Amino acid sequence: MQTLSTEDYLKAIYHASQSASGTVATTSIANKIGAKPSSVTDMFKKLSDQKLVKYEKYQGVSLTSEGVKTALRIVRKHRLWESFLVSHLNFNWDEVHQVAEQLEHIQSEKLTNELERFLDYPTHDPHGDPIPNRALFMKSYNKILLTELPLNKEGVCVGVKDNSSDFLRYLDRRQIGIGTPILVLHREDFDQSLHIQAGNSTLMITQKTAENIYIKP
Amino acid sequence: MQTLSTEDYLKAIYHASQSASGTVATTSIANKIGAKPSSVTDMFKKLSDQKLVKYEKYQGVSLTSEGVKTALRIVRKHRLWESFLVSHLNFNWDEVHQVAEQLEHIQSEKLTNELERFLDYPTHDPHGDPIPNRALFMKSYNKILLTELPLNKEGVCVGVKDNSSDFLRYLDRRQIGIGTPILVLHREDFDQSLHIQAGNSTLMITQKTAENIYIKP
DNA sequence: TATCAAATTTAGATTAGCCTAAAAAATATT
DNA sequence: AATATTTTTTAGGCTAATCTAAATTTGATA
Ligand SMILES: [Mn+2]
Ligand SMILES: [Mn+2]
Ligand SMILES: [Mn+2]
Ligand SMILES: [Mn+2]
Repeated sequence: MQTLSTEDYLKAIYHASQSASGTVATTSIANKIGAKPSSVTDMFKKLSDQKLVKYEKYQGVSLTSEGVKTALRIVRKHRLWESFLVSHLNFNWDEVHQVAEQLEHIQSEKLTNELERFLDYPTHDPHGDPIPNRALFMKSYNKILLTELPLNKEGVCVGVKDNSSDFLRYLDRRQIGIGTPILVLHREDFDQSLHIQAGNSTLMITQKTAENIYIKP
Repeated sequence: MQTLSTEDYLKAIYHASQSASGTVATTSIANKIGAKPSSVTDMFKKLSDQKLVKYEKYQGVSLTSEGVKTALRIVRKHRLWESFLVSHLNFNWDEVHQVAEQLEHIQSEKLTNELERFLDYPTHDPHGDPIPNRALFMKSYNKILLTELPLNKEGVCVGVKDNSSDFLRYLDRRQIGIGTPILVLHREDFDQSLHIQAGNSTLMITQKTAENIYIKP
């Protein structure tokens, strides 16, 4: 049985090892968790004692298969709760993360599985991230960044890379959301900004915005 | 902002002061919480520093009005979650307490209020206990114990005093639940056992059972 | 390759929440 | 009223999770 804190560490390590390959560095977890590197080192040792991570001094950590399972169980709960908050409790997609950060630690398999059934087995959360099923398996469609979508090729927004409130509310104002059809009309060579058609409206977005939007071509 | 532990203490003190009047003793909280009296003393001091209880050495504690409010906020969440688990997630009334014990600590006013709306403003939880509304006000109907119901007077089961799984499952087997109409056919002078009509069936129950069932006459 | 800067770990401390054992106060019993 | 019992508090300790400051190691740079 994990504590709330160890669960957050495992999840952070899991996410970090998704983006960067190889081992995960102390500092990167310190930044994610909001703790000092020395605290992270302490926790790495504890997780290593519990055989949830492989840890070698000065060499970072990687999750063991048991560690991955534990992390995925948290991710599963996090994303199911986020889905519930949006679909039934009138939360906007930029408000759910903080609450799900707490709900993900509730320990009851029955609760998780019944919630999944109640939501009718959703495969993706409100941000387009895949939800691990009961067997902790998740399949995400192959998606590209909007920066990589060729000119005049139809695509659909299926996710976001940046989950910050600021970015999500910005997309709300631009009327871009999961499911919005996107077409790149023009790519400006000078600054890589894009003229796109999003749904019905035509608008300009910066490169920074484009590289935080996932597209299914 | 309270910790999980202080919230559980405040709730325990609140419940204890409902039954017994006056101040609440160290030992009674120790038993409810499952901690040693010395730990309870420590916590009483902390709560007193935060002005959530009035505490005098050797004299027990009583909640301040701020303490009552905090306790009621937890009770509100606890009972709303219990209601949700039973009404939408296929939990039986004997399974909800443990999970609600965790869910009651989730901090999000919006979550609580939206949950209440989603459940359509329930007034009572699955055990018949009243749910404080947003203003922390709750009204319970006047109810009596089944032991006090006069012979041949129609009553309805509106709650239980003992919330243990054992008792609740026993009632399930006897087909007694919230809303079941009850009629006392005979009271045995020897041991105060009752012959009752519960719904369609006639059955015998002990005094101990009867004094854990609330009836609206 | 020697040196320096950055990353990481160690050492030592703090806080919350718990414990046991012993002391003190309150209450019950002779 | 004196004594015995029960309740409560104090004293001192432990663990998890954090911190700061001081080593130590790594790896980049000259
Ligand atoms: Mn979390
Ligand atoms: Mn998400
Ligand atoms: Mn609780
Ligand atoms: Mn209840």
